[in-house]
Amino acid sequence: MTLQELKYIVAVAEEKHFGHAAERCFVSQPSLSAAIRNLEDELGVKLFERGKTGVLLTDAGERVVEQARRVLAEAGRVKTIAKSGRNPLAGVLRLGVIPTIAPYLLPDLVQALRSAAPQMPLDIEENLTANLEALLRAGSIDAAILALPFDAPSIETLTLYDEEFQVVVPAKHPWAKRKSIAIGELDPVSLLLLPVGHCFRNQILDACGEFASAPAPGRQGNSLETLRSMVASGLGMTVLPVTALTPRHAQSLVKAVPFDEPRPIRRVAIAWRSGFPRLAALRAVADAARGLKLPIKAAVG
Amino acid sequence: MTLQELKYIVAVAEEKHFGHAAERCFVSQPSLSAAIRNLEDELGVKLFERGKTGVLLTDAGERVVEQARRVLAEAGRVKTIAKSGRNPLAGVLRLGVIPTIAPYLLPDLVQALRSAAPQMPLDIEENLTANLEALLRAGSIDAAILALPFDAPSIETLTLYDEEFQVVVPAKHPWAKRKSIAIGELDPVSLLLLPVGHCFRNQILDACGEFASAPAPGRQGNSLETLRSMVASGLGMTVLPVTALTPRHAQSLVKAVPFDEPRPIRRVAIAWRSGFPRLAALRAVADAARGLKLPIKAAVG
DNA sequence: TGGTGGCGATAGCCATAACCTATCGGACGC
DNA sequence: GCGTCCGATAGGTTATGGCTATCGCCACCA
Repeated sequence: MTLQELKYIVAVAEEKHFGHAAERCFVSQPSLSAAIRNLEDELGVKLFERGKTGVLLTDAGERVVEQARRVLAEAGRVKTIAKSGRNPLAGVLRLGVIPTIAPYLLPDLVQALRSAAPQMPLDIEENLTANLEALLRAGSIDAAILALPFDAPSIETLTLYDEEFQVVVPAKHPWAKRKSIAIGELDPVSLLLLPVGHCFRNQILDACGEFASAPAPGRQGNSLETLRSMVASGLGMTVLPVTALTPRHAQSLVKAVPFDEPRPIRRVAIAWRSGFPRLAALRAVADAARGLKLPIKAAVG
Repeated sequence: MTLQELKYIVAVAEEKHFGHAAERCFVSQPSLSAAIRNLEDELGVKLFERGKTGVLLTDAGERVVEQARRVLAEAGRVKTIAKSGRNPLAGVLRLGVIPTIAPYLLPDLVQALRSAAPQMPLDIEENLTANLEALLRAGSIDAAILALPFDAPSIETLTLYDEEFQVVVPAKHPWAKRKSIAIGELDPVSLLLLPVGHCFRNQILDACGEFASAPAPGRQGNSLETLRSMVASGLGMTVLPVTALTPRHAQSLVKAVPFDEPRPIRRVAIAWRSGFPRLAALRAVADAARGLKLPIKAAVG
């Protein structure tokens, strides 16, 4: 049974004439006759009564043609659905973002994408890098925005931007008036960090060279905002990425001070499975992120 | 787009593995790959993301496959419907019957068919021969039971039985005691007939040789039962087929008397469009009619 | 009654496409 | 590195679907 054959029987049922039906299907009359004969043989039922007084539908033919119409209608919807899915900038994009980026990038990014790709809503999954990798491999998300280095097999990445780190101290801390601070000056005892698992934590530790001992549990905050609050409360100092230090997040109780040159940075990228077919969607995300008015150094290419 | 291709993408979507899907579809893996590539090209959408970590459905693929399942389900129902229509003894048989046969044949015929072809209900159309022919040609009925001769192009007939005619007179009429009556003795003045259009009327007139003048309108009855009543009322005499003269219809006020040999008869047949595909159904009707316990001489073959 | 025209079926040929086997190429894992 | 797995590619063969030409049947008509 073929969709073609079903089209043919519907045409014959409507035209009640093999020749006219063949014309309508853009085939010769013998081709159509043969196809219908095939179908009748396969189904084991005569669908048409070929008489001198035109073509009549048998009782079975009536019902089969009716069902054939239904099949063809459903088949037509396949094409419609495919067409609607043809635009890579249409349809939900499931995007993972690490927690130290999401709250600072997404508000602006979502808004920028709303005009750049209005038919592409974002489905955001905020999670740690390791979890995002698993979700990405499993196909549960389409792409992830995270910090490099991120090496995983069958995963490709594109750098979005670099952002520097700054020391955040209480407003009344002696360092608050400093122009810059050397990495070596940081004291592990007073440094507040995110819990293990956050890549941002590791990046700071890497930048500073490993400290002798891990910070005590009490010296951890579960989010950058928690860390900022802890600093404001005088519990110590921390290091934050500058996207977390825009005027929007400024508060009088803390002060951010740059590092000495060369200032430590993190490189933010978008990652996807190699072979992911909607590269244009990722391109749109990347372009949107790079064009944001944030204290970042956008990558090119 | 092919039903085959749709089967393939559903298989791949379920197996998430081209090789296994191919095996399930009883084709080689390259064949399946090529078919899917074809479909993707035709639809203009990548349906699957071929990755090292197995095969993933794209967003569009998800929706297309879902729709493909629907198409295949509907296509499957075509076969089911065809199968249910494969038995020629199943499904309504639309049967036309002339008014001078219907009331005497159908009660027994319907009952006989109920056991011979229990899945074949009859849809009865009672009408004059000329109208039945039109309905038959138009395909509004499948077959007709009527009296021969019935010559029409593209129509075939099969004789069911012969039945003789008898003279019906009031019980107190002098002829009521006769053993038989010669055709020539009939008097057009006292003969009650059906209206013009009934073949039975013509058959009587033919058997008697044309009378000089047509009977007056008052000497007509619209059905054989009306004619019988008119005879009982003493309005005259008539001629009826013997199937209308079984004990079931006997009444003491009239008496039926045979004709002299050779007795006039009518030949009852079933007619259908040449090419009508459910000949077995007609055969069942014919066999049922011939086997009835009626005062008929059943035809053979 | 023989001719004519309409219609679906048949015959015979051809091109395409569908399928097969064999092989490739990339990627992962030991 | 080397083997293995998996989908893609290459090349050849078959079968399917399509075409033209023609047939056979029947109704209609002169």
